[in-house]
Amino acid sequence: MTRTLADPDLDAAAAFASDAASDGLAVSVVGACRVRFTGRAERRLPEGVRQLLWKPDDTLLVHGESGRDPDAWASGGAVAVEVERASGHASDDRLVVKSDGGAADALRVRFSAVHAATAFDPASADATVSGTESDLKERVLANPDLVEPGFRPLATERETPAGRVDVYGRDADGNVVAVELKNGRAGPSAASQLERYVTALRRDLHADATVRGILVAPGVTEKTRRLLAESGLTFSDVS
Amino acid sequence: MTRTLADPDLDAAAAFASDAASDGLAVSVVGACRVRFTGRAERRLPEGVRQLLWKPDDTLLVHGESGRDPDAWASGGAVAVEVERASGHASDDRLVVKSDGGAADALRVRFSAVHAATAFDPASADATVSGTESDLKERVLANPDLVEPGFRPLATERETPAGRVDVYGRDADGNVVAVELKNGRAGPSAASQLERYVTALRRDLHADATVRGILVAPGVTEKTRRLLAESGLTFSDVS
DNA sequence: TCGTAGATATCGCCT
DNA sequence: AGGCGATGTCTACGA
Repeated sequence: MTRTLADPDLDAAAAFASDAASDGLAVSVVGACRVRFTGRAERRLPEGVRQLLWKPDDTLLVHGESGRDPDAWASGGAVAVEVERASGHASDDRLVVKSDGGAADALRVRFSAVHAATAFDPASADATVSGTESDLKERVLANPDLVEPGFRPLATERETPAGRVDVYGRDADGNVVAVELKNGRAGPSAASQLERYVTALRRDLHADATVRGILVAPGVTEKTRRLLAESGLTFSDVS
Repeated sequence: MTRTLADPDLDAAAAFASDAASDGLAVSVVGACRVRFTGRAERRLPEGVRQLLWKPDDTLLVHGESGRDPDAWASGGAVAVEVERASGHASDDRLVVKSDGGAADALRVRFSAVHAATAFDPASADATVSGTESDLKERVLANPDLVEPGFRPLATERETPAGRVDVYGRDADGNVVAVELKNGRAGPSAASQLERYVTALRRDLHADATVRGILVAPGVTEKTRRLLAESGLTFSDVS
C-alpha cells in the first residue's frame, strides 16, 4: 500500500503525487521549495528544504525546522498539482502544489527539487481522550462539594444572554450559583467570562435573587484572583 | 543531504532515525503504529498507518488521515529511540520513539512496521507575515479617524490593572478613550476585555474623567453588539 | 451557516 | 520562568 520514490525528477514526482491522491492516499513530499500564502494574511517562505504533507481531505501542511505548527498550511480548498515548464533549461522547471480555498485563501508550494516522496493510506484519528474540561464537569456533578460544601447542581450548559453557564445551581443558603470550569490554570479571561454570566443572570432573574459566581479550576493566576475579588466572585481550587 | 530508506526492518529504521537526529536533521517515518500520550490529558490511537515527523528541536508530530492539527504530538521533551525486543518472534518487535516532557507529559509511538523513512535538513521558518492585528494598529495610528472622527491616539499598549489597552487616547471632546483592536470578527470575549479596561481606567483616573471604550474590528457578532451596547461601549467597523 | 467556547491549544512578547 | 493575549488559530457542537 505504501509507495516510495527517491530523488525523482519533477514529472515523476507530479505523477506520483496525483496518482496517490486519486487513490485516496496521503502524500509526503520532501524537497526544496518556496511557499506563498495569500488570503486572511500574507506569508512567504524563502527557498529551503521542507516537508509537504498532502492529506486525503486536501489539507496541505508545510513543515520546516521547528515547532508544532506548520510553517504554512491550507485546508478546505481544492488541491492541484502541475509542473511549470521554464522556457529555458529544464532545471528551471518547478513542481507546483496549490490549494485554492473558497474564501480568497490560497497556498502555493513551488518545488525546485524533490528529494523523496512517500504515499500511504493513513489511519483515521479515532482517539480515546480523557482529562478534558468535560471530565472535570463529570467530577463536579459526581461530587458537588468540590465546588463548595452544600452546593447543589441544577443544570449544565444553562443558557444566558451572555452565553452558556457550565454548571448552574444553588448554594447551601439557596442563592443562585454560576460555576465556570477551567481544566487548566485560570487566567483573566475566565474571570471576565464568569462575570458576564453572573451579570446576565442578575438581570434575567428576579431582582431580589442573589447570584454568586464560582470559578472552579486547578489553579489561578494572581491577577485573576484579584479580578475575581473585585467582582465579588469566588475561586475554588481543584488541584 | 537528504536520505531515504524504503521498507527497512526496525533495527535499520532505528539506526537511521538516531543517526539523522544526531546530525541535526528532521526525520519523517511512515509506518503502522500505536500511540499513547499521558500528561495534561490521556490519548490513545489504535494501530494504524501514520506519519511521524521528528524535528531537530525534538518536536514530535503524529499525523493521520485528516486535519491541520496532529493526532498526537509532543514538544519540549527529550526524544529517545529504541527497539523493543519481543521474547517470541522477531515480528513482535517494536520500534519505539518517545518524548519525555519535563512536566509529566509523555508521548510514545510504537511502530510494528516501518514503510519508509526520510531524513532531511529543514529550512528555518523566517517567514514574512502581514495582515495581523499589529498591522491593524499601524493603520489606526496612521489614520485615527478609522476609530472615530476626531480621535487622537496618545499611547499604545498602555498598562492598566486589568491588562494592556491596545490604543489609548482622547476623543474630540477630550474624553479618555480605550480602543481594543481585533483582526477578525469580534466575539463576546472582546467586549468583556474592553469593559475590563474601561472599568480599570475609571477607577485609576480622576473620578471626574469620562472614559469611553471603542472596539475596532472588521465585524462583530450580534450578541457581542448587544453586550457592547449594554455596557455603553462603541463599535467601529473597519472592513 | 453562524455563533460560541474548548484545547495536551501553540507562539511570541514582556516582566 | 510565568503571565498575558493573539492566532491565517483549529475543532467540535448547537441553534
